[in-house]
Amino acid sequence: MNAIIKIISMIPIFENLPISDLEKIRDIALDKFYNKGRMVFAEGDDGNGFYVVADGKVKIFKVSMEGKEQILHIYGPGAPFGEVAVFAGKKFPANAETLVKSHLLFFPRSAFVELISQNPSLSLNMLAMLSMRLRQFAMQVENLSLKEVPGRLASYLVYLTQEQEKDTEVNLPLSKGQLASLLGTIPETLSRIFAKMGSKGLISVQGRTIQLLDMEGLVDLAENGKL
Amino acid sequence: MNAIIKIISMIPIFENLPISDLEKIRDIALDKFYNKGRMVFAEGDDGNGFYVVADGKVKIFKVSMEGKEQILHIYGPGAPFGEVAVFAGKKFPANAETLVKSHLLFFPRSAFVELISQNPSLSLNMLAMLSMRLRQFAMQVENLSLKEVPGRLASYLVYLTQEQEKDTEVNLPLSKGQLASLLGTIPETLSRIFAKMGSKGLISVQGRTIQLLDMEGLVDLAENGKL
DNA sequence: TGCTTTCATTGACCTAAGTCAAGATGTAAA
DNA sequence: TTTACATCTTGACTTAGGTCAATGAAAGCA
Repeated sequence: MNAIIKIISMIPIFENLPISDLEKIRDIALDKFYNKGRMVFAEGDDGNGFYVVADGKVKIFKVSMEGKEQILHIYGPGAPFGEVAVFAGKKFPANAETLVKSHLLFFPRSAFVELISQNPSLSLNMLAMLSMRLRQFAMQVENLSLKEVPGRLASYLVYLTQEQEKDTEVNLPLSKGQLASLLGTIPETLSRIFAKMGSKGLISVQGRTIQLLDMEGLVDLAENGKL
Repeated sequence: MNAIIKIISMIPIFENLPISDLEKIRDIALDKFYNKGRMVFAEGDDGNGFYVVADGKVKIFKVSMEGKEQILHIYGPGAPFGEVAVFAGKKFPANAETLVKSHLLFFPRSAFVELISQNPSLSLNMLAMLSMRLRQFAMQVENLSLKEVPGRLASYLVYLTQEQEKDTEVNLPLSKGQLASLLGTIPETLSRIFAKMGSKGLISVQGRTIQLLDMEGLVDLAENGKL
């Protein structure tokens, strides 16, 4: 079993597939390597395939006319992106850029569609993945429209504790500027809210490390809003 | 070919399937009828299946602690909803309520998963549907975070012209209160913006009918924001 | 090590849009 | 019709959070 197969077997959408299928998948995959800060594709580009992060980190984002950026997702190892262009229209609906040096696998559209139509468990895995994304999006819309920035930040911190399996401190996997963009705000506002949450004794901030001093308070803020 | 088969054959996710498959689909479908304003399911309910609108109109929405509502989608005939609970987690991620008297088809989870895993074109149709939804969500996030309310309203009006294939007037398929909730704002704000767009000569409002007086201006507002 | 550049914080100010409250208009029922 | 209830509009006010500008801290590089 070679290195690429090993990577492929760790990818959720390729879970529980027999080796023979993994080999077919390897045969259609193309390796791509990117340095930090490289554009993988831009909104509106023709999408003749999709990507999976083998290693590194990629942000998917939209940009407004005035240049403000909204991050839709941050994807790490194992996560596919750009699949929307494969199954629905042919254009990518947003921009993709590497946040660090990254190794991506590219799957050309037609070969992959061929593969999926012959493999029920692959298509069920894919349906599950897309459904999870829809769920995430529903949450993002909820956060943006029904919560204020402090509530969104608290939600994110609570989410990180689960992600990182910690409960007294978490590490921001993003710069604060990027975090602001993910939360639908700007760095100045985020900075003020970090300060305010600090002065209320909820957290204490040292660079990218956040001490969680009052978990209950954070959960309450995430759900009920008022800081 | 009976009535239910006829309805099923018009549903996009069941497009291009042989009659034999349509019959199987009919066999697992359950008819459900709802009056206006009925809850179909609530966020967090166990989702042991999904629905398709045969006739009527359904809104999918979230509600905040303080009672503010954000509409995620409005679905009419042919649209499936609640599929997320079938393919990913088991809980519905949002609430569903009929806006008018509606006829829904319900597809129990296990029978449907069985069906889909035996039918590649059905699963490709489903993947296409979910991908289109992801695209819509990406747009909704973009609208909420990168545009102000006038821009969102203009986008929506432009979208309606395509939907209704008109170019001088459109009909709001929703009450203004519901429209406010769809656009992530409140009725008072929406009302003021209608008034302002009227006084700038972009539109003229008579109840639910909107005359589009300056299409170019609307498109510009939808894209570039400033009213 | 210092230098340059990027990132983060803080203050003063402004504005879009939310809240609260009062009418107005429309619609359905009696 | 008249009443009752929904929906919509308008006004006065408040506020979250964005803008602009200056400064401080960190991080990559020569």
